[in-house]
Formats: sequence, structure tokens, C-alpha cells
Amino acid sequence: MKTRLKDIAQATGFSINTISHALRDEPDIAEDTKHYIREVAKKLDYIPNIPAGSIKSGKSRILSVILPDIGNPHFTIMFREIERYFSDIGMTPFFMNTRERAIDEINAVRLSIGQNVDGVILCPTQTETESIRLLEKSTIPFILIGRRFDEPINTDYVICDDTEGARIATEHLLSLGHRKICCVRVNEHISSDRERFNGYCQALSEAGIGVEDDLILHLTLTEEENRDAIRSFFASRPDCSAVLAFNDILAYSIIREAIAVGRRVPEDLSVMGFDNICSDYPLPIGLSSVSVSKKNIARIASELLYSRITGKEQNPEKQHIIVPTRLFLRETTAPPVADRQ
Amino acid sequence: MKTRLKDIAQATGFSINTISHALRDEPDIAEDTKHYIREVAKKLDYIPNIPAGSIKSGKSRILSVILPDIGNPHFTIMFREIERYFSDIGMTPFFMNTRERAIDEINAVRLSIGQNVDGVILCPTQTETESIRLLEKSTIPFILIGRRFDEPINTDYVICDDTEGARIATEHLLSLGHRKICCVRVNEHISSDRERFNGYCQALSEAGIGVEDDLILHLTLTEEENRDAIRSFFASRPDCSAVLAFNDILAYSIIREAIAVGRRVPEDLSVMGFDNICSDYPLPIGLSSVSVSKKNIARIASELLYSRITGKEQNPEKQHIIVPTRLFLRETTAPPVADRQ
DNA sequence: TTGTAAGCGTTATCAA
DNA sequence: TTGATAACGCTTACAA
Repeated sequence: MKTRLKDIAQATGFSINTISHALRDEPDIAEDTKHYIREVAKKLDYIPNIPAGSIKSGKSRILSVILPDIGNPHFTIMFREIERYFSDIGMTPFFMNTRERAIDEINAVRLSIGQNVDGVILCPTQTETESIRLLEKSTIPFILIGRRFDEPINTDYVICDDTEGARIATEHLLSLGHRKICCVRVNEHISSDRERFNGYCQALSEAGIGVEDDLILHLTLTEEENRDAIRSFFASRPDCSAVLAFNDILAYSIIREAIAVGRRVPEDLSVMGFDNICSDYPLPIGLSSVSVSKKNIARIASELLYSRITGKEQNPEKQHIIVPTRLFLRETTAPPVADRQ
Repeated sequence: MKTRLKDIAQATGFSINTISHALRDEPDIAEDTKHYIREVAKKLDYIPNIPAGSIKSGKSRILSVILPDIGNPHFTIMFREIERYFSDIGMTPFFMNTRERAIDEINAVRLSIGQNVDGVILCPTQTETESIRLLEKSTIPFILIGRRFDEPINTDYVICDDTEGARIATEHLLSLGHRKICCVRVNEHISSDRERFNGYCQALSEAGIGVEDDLILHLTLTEEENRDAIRSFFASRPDCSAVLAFNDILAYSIIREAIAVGRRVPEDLSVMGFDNICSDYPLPIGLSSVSVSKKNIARIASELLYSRITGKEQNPEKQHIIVPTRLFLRETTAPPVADRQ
């Protein structure tokens, strides 16, 4: 059975209070006493009952990290970094998936609040704002990561420079000679989707090229199959020679379908991703991609959250942090074959 | 600020007890009263304080899922399935990484016990048994997943048929005509590593072929780089024409290095994985692999854990469940080129 | 330096 | 059908 402070008190003859203080290394207990108590506690395999402590102290030393899909390496890498940061300071982040569903997000937020977490890192689905309202009402510090809301919602956030990332990626495709460039979009509620699309439009417009509606390919972020949408896009726009994908997972989906229908990458189709997950996974085809410093974003968000939790961040102004992006060119982008039909 | 039962009591004029019962839909409160209380609770955004309840009831409705590395799709897929199963019944699994480190595993277990979780799903690092001892002492139900201990440690577990999986994979490589087959190992403490190796040995022995020590390639599961080890293996055994990798991630690492040193896959080198992550990720090169029904393992483990938690599983006998494996052949395996040097 | 007592927000017990 | 009261295991005054 679980050992309680009471058991240690009985075993040592000290009061529960003394045990509690000794195990938390407070200065008001004699060193000898502390040593003795710690020894007995260890022998009895004492493990502090955190919920019991937290209802009084209000501190649980746990955090929740609410992300759309841990199956996406983009979020996996961020979570690992967050975990590393907080476990070093004795706090435990735990993770929940929203699967890009509003209801799952609200549940995750409610559960986090209900668990008395010390802080929340959230990548919102952006199809509702109830979760933000609940967090604000709870007074639990929270940071948005990867996505941001427009006015009037004002929160701390850490994102990457989506607009600029998409702009330089599109610019690069243009500089290779591509003119019919597909842009993959996923969900117009999501800020990164809108901003990447804006970057794409900017680059085209700077090159004097108009945005064609049917070069916009709408795919889904979640587990549903994108194959049919991709294939019918290929069929409808055979003249398209390059794709800017919303993320690397979708880029690889496109590469797979392209190969399946007999198009070579990059000879027949250049594909540009967004995320640079190749830097962390041994993928057999190196994907040209926009690198978004996932670890930086995660670390900055962790630091900011921690400073909010400890109250060190006195600045009541919400922090809006935009991490720069850069281009990584690998094997999936090349000039278009000039004499294609 | 957070709403408490007390606040609802004040707002409605009922006692805290009545509020508590009403919100948990106990039968001893009048329907009208329940309706009214629920309405007020909703208006006040009441979110139950789970830790407070759990110190009395002992039930937290949270579980912990302790896995080596969420970055590995093998575990990601399992976690998603576990999450799906439990969120449907109103329980919340949260996830922690061990990074294959004993100390992280023990900490995760201690934290889980300290958080009063209702159950634990653990894929152990197997470099220590302290975590098992702590779990047993805590009396919290737990299930091992993917790995098992030898006697005298006896726990519930759900694994795949590692021996048979590796045997049929090796058999297939043999049937293609390969004779110099590399087996990738990771850590002899890990049961799946030992059992897959046994399967490999069995298949070779049935074919009358001896196991050669220097066809065993030792790689690492965690983030460290395997490149040098792979390249020096290629250099030392250029006659090796096929590889059975411990898992798909390592298989892809090998493919990447093979391509990098100018060997074609599968023409110059057949590569067989273990996990079949291609079924869930749009990877550009289809990997031949042993399919291990990750979702089945996760679901079976979840069901068993839940039955242990509710006490429905009366059988005090520990359950040892072995899920069958099967072969998925894709693009990375082929007969050896006969006239290679 | 240590102990006593109150209280955190719930749930459980028992009385009304 | 509802309410008072005691617990749960801990932390935090405050007292000794």
C-alpha cells in the first residue's frame, strides 16, 4: 500500500508537520532530523500525494500540452522539447490530442483546469474560442503555440513567421522557373494556413503572377485520406509543375501520389514542404522544406510559460513572439522540364 | 476565478452536498433540483476539481501511459488508440517519455503514483525493475505493453509475437535467395530485441545457415546518430545483401545510408523493417515490414487495464497476451543480384 | 526546532 | 429529498 506522511510520522515518532517540512527541505528542521526522516521515507518508498498537496497549495507541478496530433512529427518534436525543459525543473508536462476537433480541445482544456495544472501550452484548433475563454477565466497561465488569434482575442503566443516562410519558399520555386505553382491549404480558420497562403500570394504578386483558384488544393490535416483529392488535382491541372504544401506530411502524401501516377519528383513535379521534419527523421527522400525551428518555438514557449507561472514575467503585456524561418533545399525541388507538354 | 461547489451552493441556496450529488447525477436528488443546479453550474463555468475529489474517493479518472519515445510512430499509433479508447469512457490518459532511460522511467512511475492515477500502461526500458516494484507496491493496476519480463517478475502484458515475426521475415529473405542477412539489434535487456533475434536465429538454423557474429549490427534506439555504425557495417560486410531491422525507423536509417553510399534498395540491398508504420504514414518508399497490429495491442491493453481498474477482471491470474504478426511486402525487398561481387 | 490546529475542495456517512 | 459533519492527505499558519 501507499505510504503516507502519517506512516512516516508513526515510524519516526515525529509529527506529520515535521515530516512534511523535512521532506520538502524547509530550513526550520534540524539537519539530523531531516537525514533520519528522509532515510525512513526512502525505506518506506514514500511518494508524495500531489493532488492532496495541490488542493491546499494550489500548485500541482504538472502542465498540460494540448496539441492537434502527436502523430505529426512537427508536434512530436515540440512536445519532446517542452518535456525536456520542464522535467529539468521538476515539472511534468502531459500531453493531449485534439485531433483538430473543437470538442476535444474544450474537453482537454476543461480537464486541464480540473486537474489544477500550473500552466497550459495550447495549439488551438481555432474553430471555437470557448477554450480560450475558459482558460482566461481560470487564471491559469497559458501560451498559444504555432497559431494565433486575431483581435479582440489577445494572448501570449509563439509562432513561426508563416507568411515569410511561405513567401521565400514560393519565391524559390519561382526562381527555378515554375509558374504554375499549387498551394496546399487545410483550414481557413487556422492562422498558419491563412498566413502561409498570404505569403504565397505575396510572392506571386511580386512576380506579377495572378493567383489561380484552381491551383489551390484543399486537403485535410487529420487522418482522413487525401488521396482522391490529390489525384483529381493532378488530373485537373497537369500543367502544374510545383507544389507548396502546408506541411511536410502533406508534401510526402503528394510525393507518394505523384509517384503512384507515374510522375517523377522533382523532374516532373517539384514539391516544397513546411516543417523540415527531415532534420529529425531518417526519411528516404530528402524534402525541400521551410525550416521552422520547432525546438526554438517550444523552448521559447516553455520559458515564457514558466516565467508566467512563477510570476517572474512581470510584464502584463501579452507577448507575441514570431520565430524566423529559413529554407532548406534538398532533393524534391528542381527547375521545371522546359519541353513538357 | 475558478467556480467551486461552494459558489454554486451560495448561488442556488442548496448545500454543497446537494450540489455535489446533483452534478454527479446521483439518484437521491429531485430531477427539478438537478436541472436547476446543472444550469447554474453551467452558467458559472463550473469545472470539477479532480484532485480534491480524488483524495477522498481515490479515483482520479486519469491514467498514465509511459512509453520510450513518442517520436517513434510505433508508440504514437498506440498512444492514439489508447487515448481513443479511454476518452470514450471519460478517462484521460496522459503520456510520458522515458527516452529509454531507467531514471526517467522510475520518475515517470513515481509521478504517476504520486498523481493518484487509476492505472498505468508501461513499455519498460527493462534496464531496471524498480519501477515494477513501485507499481506493485502501489496496488495501482498496470499493464506492460510491447515488452515483457522473465520470471520471477509476473505482470499482465500485451506484446506481439516478436519471435514469429522475425522468423517469417527472415524466412522470406532466405526464400528470396539471400544468405548473408544482417540482423539489427538494439539492446539485449529488451525482450522484443531478444525475441526478434531468436526468430532470426531460428529461421537461419532451419535453413541450415549459421549465425555470424559480425552480421549482427548493434544500433541505438534513442536520438544518437547511427550513421557511423551503419556505414562501417557496410564497409566491413559488403557481401551482406539483406537486412532485418529491429524497427522501421532503423530500417529507414539504413536505407538512407545505403543510398548515400551508392547502394540501391532493393537491387543491392534488401531491407525488411518491423512495425509497418507505412500503414499510417505517407512514406515515399514503401518498406517491407512485419506488421504488428499496434492498434490491436493498444486496444487489448486498454481493455485489460480498464477491467483491472473496475475490478471486472476477476481473474487474479496475470494475463499474458501475444498478438500475431504478419508480413507486408512492399518495395524494399527483392532477390539478390546474382552476379554481384 | 518541533508540534498543534485549521483548512484546501471534494466525497462519504449519517441524520433530519 | 436534503443537510450537517467528518473525513481524505497534505500545507500553512501559529504556538510551544
